[in-house]
Amino acid sequence: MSSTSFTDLLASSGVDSYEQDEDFLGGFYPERTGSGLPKFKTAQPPPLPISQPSHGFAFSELLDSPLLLSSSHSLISPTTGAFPYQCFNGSGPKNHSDFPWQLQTQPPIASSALQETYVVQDLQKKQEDPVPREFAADRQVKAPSYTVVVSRNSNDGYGWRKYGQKQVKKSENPRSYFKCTYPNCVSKKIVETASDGQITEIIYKGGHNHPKPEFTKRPSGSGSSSSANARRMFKASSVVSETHDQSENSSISFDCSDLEQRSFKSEYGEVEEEDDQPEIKRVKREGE
DNA sequence: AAGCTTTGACCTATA
DNA sequence: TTATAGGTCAAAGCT
Repeated sequence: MSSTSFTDLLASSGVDSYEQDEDFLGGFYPERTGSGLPKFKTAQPPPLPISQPSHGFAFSELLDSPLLLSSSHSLISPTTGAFPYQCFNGSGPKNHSDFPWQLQTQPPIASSALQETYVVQDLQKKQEDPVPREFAADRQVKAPSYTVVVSRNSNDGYGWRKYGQKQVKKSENPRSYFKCTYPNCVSKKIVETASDGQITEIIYKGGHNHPKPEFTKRPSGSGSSSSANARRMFKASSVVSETHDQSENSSISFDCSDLEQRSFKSEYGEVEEEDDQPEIKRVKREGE
């Protein structure tokens, strides 16, 4: 198992599809300083429930364990920009170069330390990046954002309302701008989608100041528009799952929704049945 | 009827 | 100061 790649671990752990990637990045942040923080650029980094993971467990275990939650939250610390690789010590990769995906982080510099921005980017896109990897850090210092290749899955269980779309010059793909539909939530995300519908990049700005809506697990609804939205999101995630298989070497998914949600529970002692996993498995089967 | 997406216009930051 | 790019607004139509 020690020779198993990170991708294999992920693939075997059944965490590749459906909704999960965004949560730990743009997920719920229990506290926010300031009042309202209308501008994400001035938003403080979310006080992630970081507890340094213990050493010496496999990442596959991590994926199946509630530890993943806090660990995944500590994958990237918007506060410190640190990536606690030590959580993979033992049977896991020793350093990030062992991963088939790139993680780019930067310590928040003075001017951007308060910015809360995350970028989930397609590895393929990174491979096309003309900037040599060894210079990426320098570039990242200028770009006040955290870049991590996670997956193209854009369904995170939160309610997003699209408020704009723009063709930006620096990318050939159009960007869609989304706001969280939760009242008073300033969380936003920018999704860059390729012509074939694949999400090539997701940028998160601001964190959620609320837990994830329930409908992701139980579209129980009452026919409300939120459930309709849930259907849309689920449908979109299914599409992503299909495209995911077409280029599996360029996409890695974290089961982050679960993580993030459990994090909320652990953080707030919320008791909630975890019936979302069957849903995940079901979607995964669709992609098989 | 509420809430969503679409899309052109507008605003703002930056070089 | 101006041009450009990126982000947001808001009306219209759709679900």
